[in-house]
Amino acid sequence: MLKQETLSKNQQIVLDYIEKVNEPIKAYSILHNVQKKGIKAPLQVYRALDKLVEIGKIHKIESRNAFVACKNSNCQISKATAFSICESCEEVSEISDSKLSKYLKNFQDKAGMKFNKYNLEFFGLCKKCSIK
Amino acid sequence: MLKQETLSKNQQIVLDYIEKVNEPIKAYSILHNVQKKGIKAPLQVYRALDKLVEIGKIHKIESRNAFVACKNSNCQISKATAFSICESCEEVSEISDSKLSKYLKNFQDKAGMKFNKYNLEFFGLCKKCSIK
DNA sequence: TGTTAATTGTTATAATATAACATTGTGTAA
DNA sequence: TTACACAATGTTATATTATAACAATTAACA
Ligand SMILES: [Zn+2]
Ligand SMILES: [Zn+2]
Ligand SMILES: [Zn+2]
Ligand SMILES: [Zn+2]
Repeated sequence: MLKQETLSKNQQIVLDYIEKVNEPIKAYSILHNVQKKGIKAPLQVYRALDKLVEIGKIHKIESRNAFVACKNSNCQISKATAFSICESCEEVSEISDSKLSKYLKNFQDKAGMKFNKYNLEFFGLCKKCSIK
Repeated sequence: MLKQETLSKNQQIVLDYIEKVNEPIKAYSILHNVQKKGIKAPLQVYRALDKLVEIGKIHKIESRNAFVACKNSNCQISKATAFSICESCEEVSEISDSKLSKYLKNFQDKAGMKFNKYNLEFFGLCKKCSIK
């Protein structure tokens, strides 16, 4: 079977909503907002989220248990992600920095472990919040 | 009031257990294992965990919702953490690499956000699991 | 000693996520 | 086209992770 090219109905509904809100959003908030589209149960949302993460259309912000659409037109299938998170207003941006990603992709730890994936989350104050 | 020098009773019980097991462990597993010491409720564990994270004695592995003792004798009060995680056996090691931490501490994103903290999690196969 | 903050104890509940199982849809190849 | 395999769906129940609210106690210190 060929690699999936089109999203299933539920996957598309969930992705459409995540892309529309354009900021990190939690699974049950998604559920709430797509019930009018016929999605009724948490599992339907979580299954769509799993697939969307797997194919790199969205990422999970682990420290926030939230999901956000990928802005980098796909992050090598979600294997290398970096975010900045404002601890005051909770604004999250996906970092796209080729030097950083190159550095991390090539990072070799002392135990000789070979990595195929990483997730990096920076925390601080965004510009708006730091002048307050 | 001076900065806390000694841990409270519950904090010490929880830390002792985390240091003893020497691998990432989940909050409710901690609860189970310290009940003989008199800790009865989840909140008692979570409060101790919060404090221990805050003072850098332990770290949270965000992608696993698990907690592990700090091996770097304190990571500048837990503001800069990096881990390698084996996706097969779930072994987790704290990475101590001064070049990496220097690189990340000095990283400046394009939006001009100033960071005071980061968490990095690498995923792959540990040596043992990759020869299987 | 009186005052403040930190810590504890306790019950209840919120928020996040998965198990299990039956059913339906879709792509592929004989 | 039919049969197969796999992906996706629907549904109910439950597991796991974490916090709210409030009262009581303990520790630090001026
Ligand atoms: Zn991305
Ligand atoms: Zn902000
Ligand atoms: Zn550490
Ligand atoms: Zn391993």
